[in-house]
Amino acid sequence: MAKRSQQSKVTLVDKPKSKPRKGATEETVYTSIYDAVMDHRLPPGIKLTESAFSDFFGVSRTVIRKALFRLSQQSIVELRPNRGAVVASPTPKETHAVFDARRLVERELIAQVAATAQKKQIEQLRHLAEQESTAKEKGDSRALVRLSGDFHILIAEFSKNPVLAAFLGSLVSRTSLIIALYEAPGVAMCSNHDHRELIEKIEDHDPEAAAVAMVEHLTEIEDRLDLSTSRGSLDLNQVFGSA
Amino acid sequence: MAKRSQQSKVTLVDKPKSKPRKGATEETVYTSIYDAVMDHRLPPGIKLTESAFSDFFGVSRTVIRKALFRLSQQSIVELRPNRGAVVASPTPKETHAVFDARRLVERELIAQVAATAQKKQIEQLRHLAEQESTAKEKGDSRALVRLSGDFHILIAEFSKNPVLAAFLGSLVSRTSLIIALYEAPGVAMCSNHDHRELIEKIEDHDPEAAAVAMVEHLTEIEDRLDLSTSRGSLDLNQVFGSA
DNA sequence: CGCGGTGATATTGTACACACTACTGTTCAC
DNA sequence: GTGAACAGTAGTGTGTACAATATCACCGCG
Repeated sequence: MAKRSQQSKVTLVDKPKSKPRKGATEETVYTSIYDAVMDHRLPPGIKLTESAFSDFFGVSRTVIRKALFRLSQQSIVELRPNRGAVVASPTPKETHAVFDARRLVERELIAQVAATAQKKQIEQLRHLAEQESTAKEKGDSRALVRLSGDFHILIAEFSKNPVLAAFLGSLVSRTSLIIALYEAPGVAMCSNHDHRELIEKIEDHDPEAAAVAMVEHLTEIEDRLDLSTSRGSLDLNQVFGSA
Repeated sequence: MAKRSQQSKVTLVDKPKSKPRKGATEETVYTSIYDAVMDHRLPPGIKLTESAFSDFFGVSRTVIRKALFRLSQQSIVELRPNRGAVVASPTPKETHAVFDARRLVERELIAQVAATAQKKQIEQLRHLAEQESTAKEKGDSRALVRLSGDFHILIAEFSKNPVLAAFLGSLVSRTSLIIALYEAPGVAMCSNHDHRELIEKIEDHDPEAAAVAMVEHLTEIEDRLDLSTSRGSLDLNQVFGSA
């Protein structure tokens, strides 16, 4: 193991001679990989070899497998029997399905929340929106994606339905992966203005308007994606122009 | 299956001296436990000790753990750190959340399917409804629950959204568990007539009517549950009347 | 020159052993 | 007689060794 140059295959993400990060727990491993995927440091399609991670984190393969399995349940990585794990590459089709699902679910959730929201909750949403603004100014696009997702998840948590909220959680993480994959360069993904608008509708206790705004918001994000550039899973037709 | 004594704790479901079922794969274990739970042979709250299953199925605990983990992801079993797995006991609150989620999702799915359904697909639905009738006549309530779930899943598969379909799959399995728990004795759970009605609306290509019928259908099932009898997770207030 | 087969290597799947934690029942002090 | 500390036991968490499987390079044949 140790040094690796450009080889696009496996080996790890950190500096070549790095000491094993001892004391890593399963949660550590999970979030590390999760973050790396969201950050595009582990691009879609890349092989995630268990022993490489095991060496790197200084834990046994058992722990790695557990983390990879959890990630596969979230559709963040794909687990192919006897052939190991790779970072998932959502297809345009899947992407559309995810956004459709989000429109359906979030329309409902935000309407519920708009009907019942309390001052304290609205405060929390505002606080997140603030943080988003800061991240945007700093150009920290990683934090921005994360916070943007958190905003939607927070709304879900305010709803009365933990089942839908959990489902939305998985949709949001898939969306993060999608954005990492298809984000049109130089385009902010979740306009902060939209989120503030959503907060207003919630504050007005106007479920209808909130629902409409949410659907528009999601559609806007989807439209802003550049699905033509299939980074990840290399498509030879794409690499060499197809006739 | 044969005799198994009354002892309410762990130990397995089969006869005491049974030979290990060799050649069991992870899938075997998963579906065996799944079936047993749906059948109420493994009642909610019961402890699922890894070594017991490992002995019984003749595989290592590794395989058992994997199956249990998958089941926990489906909310069929609950995994408590350092304390093992138990069969989940959905609370009335959870139950309502699951049905709310189903109404939201299935309303959408059936509307889509009603708009686009082809003859062949309607055939398949009819075929399932037939099987349901048969199971009902035979009083095979286990098959009935299974088939009834399959009906809803089939509709989901006909929709254009695999993401929602997968989510519905997990909701249906949770519903099966709920029905096993709260089913009012002697009451059929998914009236076959409802399903035939749904097929008609689909055949008429009437998305609105189909959606309405679906929501009513689900509400009917929910209303038919007896949430007061909390079989499973014993509540002492319930056991000795609370003052 | 390409194609299919064969052996070497890398990686995943499974079993097992041991460490650690939670639980049960007992004893001892108050 | 009650409660807390303690020890014994059962059961889970993790590391590791080995078996099964896929991948890759090489070689011979057409």
